[in-house]
Amino acid sequence: MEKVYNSKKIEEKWCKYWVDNKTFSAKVDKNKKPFSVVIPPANVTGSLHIGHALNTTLQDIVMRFKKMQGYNTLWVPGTDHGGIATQNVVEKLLKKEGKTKYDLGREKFLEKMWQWRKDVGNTILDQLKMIGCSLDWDRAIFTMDENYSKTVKKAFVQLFKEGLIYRSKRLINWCFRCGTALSDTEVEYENEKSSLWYIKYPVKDSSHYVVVATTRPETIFGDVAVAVNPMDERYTHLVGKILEVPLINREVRVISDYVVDKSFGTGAVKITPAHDATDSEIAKRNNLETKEVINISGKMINVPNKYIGLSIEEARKETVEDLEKAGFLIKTQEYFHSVGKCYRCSTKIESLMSEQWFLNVKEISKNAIAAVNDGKIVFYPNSWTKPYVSWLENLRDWCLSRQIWWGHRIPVYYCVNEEGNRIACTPIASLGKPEKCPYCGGKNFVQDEDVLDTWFSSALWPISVFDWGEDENNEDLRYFYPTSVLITAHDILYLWVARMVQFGLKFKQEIPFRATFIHGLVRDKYGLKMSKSVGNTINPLEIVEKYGADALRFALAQAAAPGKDIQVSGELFLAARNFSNKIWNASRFIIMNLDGVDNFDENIEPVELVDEWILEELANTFTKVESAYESYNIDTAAREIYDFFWTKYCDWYIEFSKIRIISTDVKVKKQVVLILVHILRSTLQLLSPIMPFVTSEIWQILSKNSKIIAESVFFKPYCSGKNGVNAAIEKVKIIQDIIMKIRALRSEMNISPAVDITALFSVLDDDKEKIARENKNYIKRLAKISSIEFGRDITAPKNSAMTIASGFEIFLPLEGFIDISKEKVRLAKEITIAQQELERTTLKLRDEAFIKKAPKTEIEKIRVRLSDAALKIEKINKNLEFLK
RNA sequence: GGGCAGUUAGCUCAGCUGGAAGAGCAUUUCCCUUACAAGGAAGAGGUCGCAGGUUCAAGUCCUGCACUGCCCACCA
Repeated sequence: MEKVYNSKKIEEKWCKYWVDNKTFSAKVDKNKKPFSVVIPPANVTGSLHIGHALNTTLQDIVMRFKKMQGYNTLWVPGTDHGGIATQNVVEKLLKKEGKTKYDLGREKFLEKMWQWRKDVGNTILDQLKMIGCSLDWDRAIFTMDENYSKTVKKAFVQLFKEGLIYRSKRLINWCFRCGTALSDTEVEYENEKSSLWYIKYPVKDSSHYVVVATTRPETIFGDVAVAVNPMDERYTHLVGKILEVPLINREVRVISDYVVDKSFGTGAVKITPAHDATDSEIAKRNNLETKEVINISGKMINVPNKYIGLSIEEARKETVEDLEKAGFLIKTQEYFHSVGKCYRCSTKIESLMSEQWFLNVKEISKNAIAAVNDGKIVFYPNSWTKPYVSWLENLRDWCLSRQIWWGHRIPVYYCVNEEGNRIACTPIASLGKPEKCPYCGGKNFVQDEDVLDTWFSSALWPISVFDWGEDENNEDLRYFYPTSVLITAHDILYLWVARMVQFGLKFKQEIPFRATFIHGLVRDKYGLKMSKSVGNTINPLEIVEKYGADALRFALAQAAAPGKDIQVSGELFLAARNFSNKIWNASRFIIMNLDGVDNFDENIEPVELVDEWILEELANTFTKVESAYESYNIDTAAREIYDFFWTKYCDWYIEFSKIRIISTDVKVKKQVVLILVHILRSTLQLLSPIMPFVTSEIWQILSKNSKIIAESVFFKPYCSGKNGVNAAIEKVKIIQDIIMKIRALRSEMNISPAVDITALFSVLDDDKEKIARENKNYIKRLAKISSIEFGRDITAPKNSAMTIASGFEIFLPLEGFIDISKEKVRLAKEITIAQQELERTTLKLRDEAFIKKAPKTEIEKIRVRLSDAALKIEKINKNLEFLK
């Protein structure tokens, strides 16, 4: 074995092994309980980023843990076609060639898209293999695979036939750059500097006017009213009066509506129903017409000639100038407000009127809320429940159609005449092209040009991966559905998670996953969102290259406190890399000492106190780690294992064990080696979900000495810890205390380990003497002293250093090595600390309320502390006297 | 405007049902001790955001405030 852990070599080997051997492929097995998870499908736009790494690591940890517990685990991989996002990527490539998608035409462009998908679509899956994800690769699915399409079409047609999908012209979110409508959830809001213009609206046949504040002066051409709050006394007398819209002299009425905020601007708002969601609501309530002034190309329409065809920005500039010239502009104010942006390209979103396909979400939302209220869906952490419910409660109908080419084409067909022109006939939703129109008997059809929101197909993910489109009641679906848990980041709670619940309940009458674990986002060391443009991204593959996949996984796992975003920097991974090396080397030490041990599966027999101790610690660790895994507290699990392995097993037990390791008595050596191996193997198991590579490698090496060779670390039945026995732990604390006190003394007195020292132990407690005597050799070795003499009322030898350990006054005779003045200073410092302790505890015990109300055990603890401090002071004082 | 988190060592973060403040990194000193210098030993470093309250006892529970972040909202 190499002295330094070579992650690269070993990880490559195991990656290949797991994939080649289909280690993680799962089939229906009625004798075993299923544990199934579907991966959040990554877009085929690019490669693995640190967020994916976190997400898949957490999932893999859960999967591997469940596998060890004996579940029939299935983790389904896949990728998403990523509608707009992916189309944008390919459009950008075209742009480099100086072309647009229109130069190619729909068919050619789609060919290009598919080529892209073929070239890079599996990159991410390959990278997931590299970080050890235990996915069932044979089941890898893509949201535009043929079978997947079947599910999508079937779902659409069903919703259509039930009347839940309908076509309507209404206010939608439009991205001019992407050239498509977006759902409400696809708009992100950002605060932006803008202006607030105050504009006069003259009252008809009067010299009075109403001042309206607006951020959208160019939309005054679409004004159909001015609204005030019914309770606003400034305007009560004007309600119902006629105003003249500046520049066009349109007559509009002053109306009152409760949503108008008296305190905003002037308390009067212009109503433009065609380009503002609130205005649209007000217009509906007040039966106002809708006047569109911006079309989907972002150009002005239905406006005075001089403005026609202008862009929004141009029109705004012109309008403001004209208003100012005509004396309608009162003032302009700098103003910050949040502006809707396209979540894929950050272009400003415009609200405008457009005919689109919508899904009525009323009923499916109600069911999705009920699933949470009935406890069928549980969020970890629970704080996500409220946002989830409130999102569903306020949900507006889902705009499903997208005016792009890449995606599932909407399975709606229109009858056309011989010339190919649509004829007025009810559109038909159908899995394939209809043969004959049931309404008009026509036989010629054209399919709807639009595609579905990519999230429509994503919402069907848990049923699609099990082929619901082909057979609604197939064996996989019956066995693996509902899936066991969904593990995902919180940024797609609404876009994806809530919709899967809606659709799962709708199409399968059952929730898609029993539990939902929502983790945080990965941020940089300053807490900023990682983005390519800022240049603060951490590439997980570089981490793998540099530190290994295990290190990447451990670092992320350890940092992933439920529900919290995590900040990462290079150092985080360095520490994890060092941990994998520590595991490697501790194992190496044990493997070096396997001579004569040819069977690990003999019963292990603890013969020494330290053996009992480490077994108790192991049992405690098992209990803690197991429940941490079970409750998705992955970070706790990682930390517990780290602490046990490094500070208990390596720093103490292995050091203790060396006495017997170097023993010439084969039997003695064998006994301790068996325990060392047992602890190591147990830890490897505990750790294997988080660090599968290094643990598998060592497990395999060790398995050569085992009669019940397990194929892989995670296939061994999980052993669990006995609990609550801590007798040896308490005793070993005494040994450790003695050792640490002597070490501290040596260190402070600068005594080299080469110096031979006989320590004098002046006994203060008989029970502790017994323990120390029995473990004398361990104390000697770890504290690096040559011999120990026990005695009672020992007076300090000349020129010695002293310390108080649990149950002993310890003297180190250091004639010739010790600086007496230095020792005096040290003891004086010790005594000050002890005196403070004495004061604190004395006061506490004098507190009547404390004595009266605190539990007996607590009082006893304080008493012990007091007497310890008193004893310490007495002994140190005595020694100080002596040093004089 | 509403909601949810967070505020603990120089940095990144743990601290469960309240009983003497923890880890990793960084830092200081010593040590290449035959698993590991990617290591070992010892140390230094915190009035646990602020102000009240409950309690014998509060980092831990309650209230208010401040700051930071996130989400939601009909920010004209």
